[in-house]
Amino acid sequence: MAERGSYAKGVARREEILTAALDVFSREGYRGTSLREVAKQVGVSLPGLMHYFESKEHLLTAILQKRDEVDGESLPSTGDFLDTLIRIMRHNRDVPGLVQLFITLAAAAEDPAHPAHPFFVDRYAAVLPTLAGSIRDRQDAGTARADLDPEHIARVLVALADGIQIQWALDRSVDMAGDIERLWALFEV
Amino acid sequence: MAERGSYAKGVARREEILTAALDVFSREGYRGTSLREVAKQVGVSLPGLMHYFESKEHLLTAILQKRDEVDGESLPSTGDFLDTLIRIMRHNRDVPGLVQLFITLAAAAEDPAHPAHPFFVDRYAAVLPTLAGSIRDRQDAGTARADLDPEHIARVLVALADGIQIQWALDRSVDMAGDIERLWALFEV
DNA sequence: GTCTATAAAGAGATAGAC
DNA sequence: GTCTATCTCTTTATAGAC
Repeated sequence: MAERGSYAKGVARREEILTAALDVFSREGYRGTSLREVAKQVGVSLPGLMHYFESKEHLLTAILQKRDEVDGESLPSTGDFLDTLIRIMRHNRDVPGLVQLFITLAAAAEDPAHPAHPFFVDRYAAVLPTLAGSIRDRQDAGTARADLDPEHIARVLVALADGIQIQWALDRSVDMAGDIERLWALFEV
Repeated sequence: MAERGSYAKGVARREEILTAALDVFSREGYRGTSLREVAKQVGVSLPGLMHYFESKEHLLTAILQKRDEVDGESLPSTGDFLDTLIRIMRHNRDVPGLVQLFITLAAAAEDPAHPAHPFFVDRYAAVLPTLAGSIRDRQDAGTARADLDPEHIARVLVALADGIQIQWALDRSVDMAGDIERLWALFEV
């Protein structure tokens, strides 16, 4: 608050561009698309685009951030994060471009100097304990095997969710959400 | 057989270059390294490199192929592919550059026009049934739960192996092989 | 503060000499 | 079969109009 009008307008424009870019990547996919192409589809010039994002990698990172934000709103959590994870995977079938972008950027983010590095580090740091908590809740409720290590199973489920996206990208008949549900079914008492 | 000397020499040179490139990527990692840089490290000019590989993507694909070939020799299969998978994951700790290259190329290979597309399609088509067979063998031997669907669990284990590499790339304290072993332990009778 | 126009730096890829 | 030289297209940076 107390922001100057022009500043707020700049933020709004950035959000507009980001939403448009998210839409482009969701539909058309990420196939080494050039920034010029993104700018054109978003309806802005290349420098117009770069006024808001310092580099291509920053834009791609911002797109993934925006995606998480949008998913968080449209797929409201029931409090149980394993259910949420499965709903997200079901939703991912509709956004192949974002699936590809996610995997590509996750690989590149290994480099600590990459703009997406903090995003991915923070993301796993948030997701893993939350998922482990849901597993522990199910154990407490008596619906999950007591010999599961919640931290271990959380890491396994997230790795499965990430890895199954690679197989699905190559063969669309793979049922990402279903495979996760079936694995979990093996852990129920 | 009946190959002309110059042809055989060309093949040998290609193998030389490939081995050198594999070594560069294993050690130094794949961080958007330029072909010029690879050529320099391999000891050849850029056109000299491109004489043997039609494009950068073709070279990267050939490197992954070569890696599989080398691993197949140095990590001889015991006949049980789950054991082999775990040994490969243990070995992967020593070649972070190849792990990153694998994930990056797997994401890009979604595009059917990408040179790595057939490689990945064939790879999963070979690995999944082989792993499913090992799981079935263990069920027959009475050491694995009978209610497992071998094809489902094979897909899950491969996805876990792929996905855990992303987490390990971001946090080297993740025990890739150990996490797979611990998951399998939950499926033993 | 925002955008148009433009150019610099570097990548992959190619032509053609030797 | 290998290199020098060059071309095109990408990302990135800057100058200046509105």
